[in-house]
Amino acid sequence: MTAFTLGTWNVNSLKVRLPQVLDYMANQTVDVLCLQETKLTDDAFPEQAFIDAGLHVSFTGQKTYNGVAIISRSPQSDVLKNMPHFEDEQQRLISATINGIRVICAYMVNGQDLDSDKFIYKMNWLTALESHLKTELLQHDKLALLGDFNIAPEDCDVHDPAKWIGGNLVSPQERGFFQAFLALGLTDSFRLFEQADQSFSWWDYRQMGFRRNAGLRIDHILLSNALSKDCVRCVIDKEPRRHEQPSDHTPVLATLEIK
DNA sequence: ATGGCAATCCGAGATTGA
Repeated sequence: MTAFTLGTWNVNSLKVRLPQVLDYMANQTVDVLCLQETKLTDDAFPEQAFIDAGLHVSFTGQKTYNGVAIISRSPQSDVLKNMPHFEDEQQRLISATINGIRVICAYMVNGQDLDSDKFIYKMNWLTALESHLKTELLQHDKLALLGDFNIAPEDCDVHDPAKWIGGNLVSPQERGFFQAFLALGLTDSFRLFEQADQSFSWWDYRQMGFRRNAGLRIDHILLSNALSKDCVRCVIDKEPRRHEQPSDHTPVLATLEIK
């Protein structure tokens, strides 16, 4: 039996957080780490820093916004950027096969407000993802979808549900997509295990959100049945959020025991 | 109720995030 840990972390600028990410890979037992909001064009991506650390990396990015990457200890194959059937200039999805696992790293759309054009884009993007996942699941028994979903699936994933009711990140439309992903045969690995109440993965920088634990659980690791049966642990690692100059998100980790 | 923080960019205040 060997332990294999998958992680996801919205770093809110890899330029700023590169030392923290390298440190995390050096000090933690994470085998695959999915990053979101790298905010770097591909020519500016610090690929060599990861290679020098003995790591494998794939990435797709753009200026200022979005951008995703997958870092791994083992080699990656069949790297796919974006979704083949969804034209999108925003760089929000990257997939790679690592140790026989299809890893899909997603930075899902924020949506801003239910009345906004961005919310329409969010609905379209999620529709495309659902369709894309169906295709990927046909080809890959072992599939993990990790990332910043920008969806808090249940009221217990929200620090103050009454204040957020019906709004962006918690609307029935968005939660419907989360349930649709589960209906494809994926499992929310965090909810496989007993967890503390008020467990969150993101806290607002403002008003001491982290200290007040005024947060949301919007970063998730969904596993196909072939993986969830071997999942022995899923945790939110709050340590990086306590660092100097932290991202507003903190890593979520899922560990598999592979025979 | 509003804005509050952080990161980005043709470089000061606007935009975005969640």
